[in-house]
Amino acid sequence: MPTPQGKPARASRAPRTPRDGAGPKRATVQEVAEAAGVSTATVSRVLNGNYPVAADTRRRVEQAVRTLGYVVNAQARALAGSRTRTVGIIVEDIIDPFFGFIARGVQRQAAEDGKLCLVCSTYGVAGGELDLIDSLREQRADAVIVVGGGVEDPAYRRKLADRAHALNQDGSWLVLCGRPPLAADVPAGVVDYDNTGGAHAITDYLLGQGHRRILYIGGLDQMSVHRARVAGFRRAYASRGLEVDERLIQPGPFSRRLGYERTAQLLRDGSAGQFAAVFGANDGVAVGAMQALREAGLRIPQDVSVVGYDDIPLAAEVTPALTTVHLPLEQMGREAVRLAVALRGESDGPTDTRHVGTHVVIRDSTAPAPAS
Amino acid sequence: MPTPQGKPARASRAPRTPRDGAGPKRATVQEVAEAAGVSTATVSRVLNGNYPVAADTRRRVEQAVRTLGYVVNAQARALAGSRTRTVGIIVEDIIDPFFGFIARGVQRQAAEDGKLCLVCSTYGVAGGELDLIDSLREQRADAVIVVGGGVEDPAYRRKLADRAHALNQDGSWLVLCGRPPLAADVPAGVVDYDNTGGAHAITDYLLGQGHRRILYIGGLDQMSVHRARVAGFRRAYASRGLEVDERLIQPGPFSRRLGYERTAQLLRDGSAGQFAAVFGANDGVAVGAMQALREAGLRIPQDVSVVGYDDIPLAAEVTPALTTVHLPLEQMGREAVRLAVALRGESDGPTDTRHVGTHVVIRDSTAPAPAS
DNA sequence: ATCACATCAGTAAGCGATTACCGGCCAGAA
DNA sequence: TTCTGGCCGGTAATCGCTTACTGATGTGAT
Repeated sequence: MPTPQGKPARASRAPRTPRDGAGPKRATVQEVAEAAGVSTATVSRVLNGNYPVAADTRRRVEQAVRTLGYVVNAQARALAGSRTRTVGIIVEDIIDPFFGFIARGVQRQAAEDGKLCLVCSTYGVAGGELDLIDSLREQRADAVIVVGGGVEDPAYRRKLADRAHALNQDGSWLVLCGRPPLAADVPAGVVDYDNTGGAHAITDYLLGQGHRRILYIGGLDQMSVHRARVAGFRRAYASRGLEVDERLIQPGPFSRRLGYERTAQLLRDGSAGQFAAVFGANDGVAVGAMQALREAGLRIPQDVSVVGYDDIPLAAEVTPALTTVHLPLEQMGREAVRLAVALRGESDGPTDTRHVGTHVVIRDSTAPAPAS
Repeated sequence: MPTPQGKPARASRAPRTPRDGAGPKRATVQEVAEAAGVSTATVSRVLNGNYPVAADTRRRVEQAVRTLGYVVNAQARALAGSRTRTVGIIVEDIIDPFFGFIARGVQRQAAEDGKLCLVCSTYGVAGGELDLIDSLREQRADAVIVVGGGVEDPAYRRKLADRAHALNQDGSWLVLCGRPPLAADVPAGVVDYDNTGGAHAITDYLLGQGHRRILYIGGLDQMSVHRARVAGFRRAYASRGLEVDERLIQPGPFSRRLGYERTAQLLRDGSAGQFAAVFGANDGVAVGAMQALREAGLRIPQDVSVVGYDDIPLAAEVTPALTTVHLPLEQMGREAVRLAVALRGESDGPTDTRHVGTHVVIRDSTAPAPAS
């Protein structure tokens, strides 16, 4: 009778058979080792090339690998080692060129570093980032890059900071891309550009052209990016001793539609008074505004000048080509990965911030105001 | 002396210390089990909810999980279980809306199924897909979705077929999206649309409008998508008993630039004779052509009608809005994931193909030919 | 000939889950 | 009261790889 007394059973058992339907399982280091007549340690060393192995032995192992069609199991490797060679990136929507280019940069740099990219999208769901970070933490991504936007809500920022600490304890890092730092004591990398400066520069350019009444469209009040751009807009006026007409600041979600509708509406009901130029908070908004202006019979730039922000390809393709602030989006993505890689190893350092440069690109959608 | 004779050492050793710098490691099932006073098996059961656990026990475990801030280790889970809850997708370039929308569909469906998405890009590198599939095989992605294009080279197709078999042996599946099947005996799912039919439909529409000389621009000869579209183009002529002027078929890489330059050139040197309409192999090509036509002083659609293919948002946004063939891109991405999920489990079945419908969307870039 | 070093290989202890089996307990049946 | 199940929970074997230690060998120095 199979009834051991006292301590529970401990005798040998029928071997488990986990894989049921699968055919011939794929080769393991074990099998490669046998085929090459060496130990698994040696196989691993040949595979990773991080330990001296005699040329002849190496050859035998490589031969066995080829013969068996061996492919390493990344999960097992990650479990035994301490990295997954994976980076996670969280964007709002991959279709939006702003996020798309950054994601592309992240991906390219990751590929060059031999890493794979886990791409996640929030589709604008509030707090979506939080859950996605948790998922990426489960996956033990070597780094998690969160792109764009950034809500200013303190409670939310605290939750994000908690995630940053958690990731840091796991030995990986949170990197904010296109978003200001959370706080000085939060372990997170930051790759950002100077929104205030960019908005200031392009606004100043318009003011320099003689325009005084500039309509600013777009950006949600709780977004840090928006706040910074509006701040730059105001500062440009202030530094010339001019006043901003508050009615000309029209927030809203970044979108082409917003640019179109808001412009058309203001043109129609005149509730904000006249305006000689439009500053779209991003290129999409600006293009939408251009369409509304054109439909209203206004010429660009003769009657109204228009500028955007970001410099996505669309800006150069529309007619007239859009004057805008150039952002090195792809470069930022790459930088984010590099920063994450550099940070790895350093445990629990403070926030490390890198700024990328921006500049105004003057095209055909702007012209000097007619002499009054 | 620690010098056992005969057989190599086998006595106890100083415990290894793999994690060097890292601070307090993150909690494991082991620790949760101890905290809750149960076994790891029970913890796992509570976590996965796939085995009955007494309500009280469950509560204790959940409490422990919360207290310790436990997060499951996906790698360990994947190693012990047999799935990674991950799908890989290979596109040419995420910035291209064609790929972008499909990727978005894949991602959304994957997210709904509780999976994460590994996004890889080839950037047009020949054979890039092959290496990427290998990487995804290392990662043991539950499914690998390859999007678009598709080279007709037999040797290449054979290599792809090998990968499909390998993936299938691993217990996962290769799914081709927007590309025809490889061969009947290759275990791969396919989600495709009817290129020939779509091209036929829109060409027929133009012919029905009275246009006879239609310039077809775009598509590389070795791409299956291109071949199918051209086939539809020819068939439309054939079914009306008309002849195609071969000089009007102008292949080239799908791009806005191609549409622009090729059109401008033909307009200039007249080497292909006159044409009354332009069929861009995709919307980008068509938009490029529109620009060239406009710069040549031709009116659209009064002087020349223009049509595209894919129906990316750009098609509806340009002026005049582009008549094109609508492809349910995002839907296709979703379908690809669903197919992969459905396929999983079935071992080594034959190719399973699903077709999605397409239809012509008539906008403002086309008009009847003037009565001659 | 002896010894201190390099060099290269092997042993086996984890990494952190999942899950096949086994068995304790308790209620209702006989 | 003794059995027969149904519920639950524990034990421990794996999954496939990396790597700290230990050992065996060959070499030049002494």
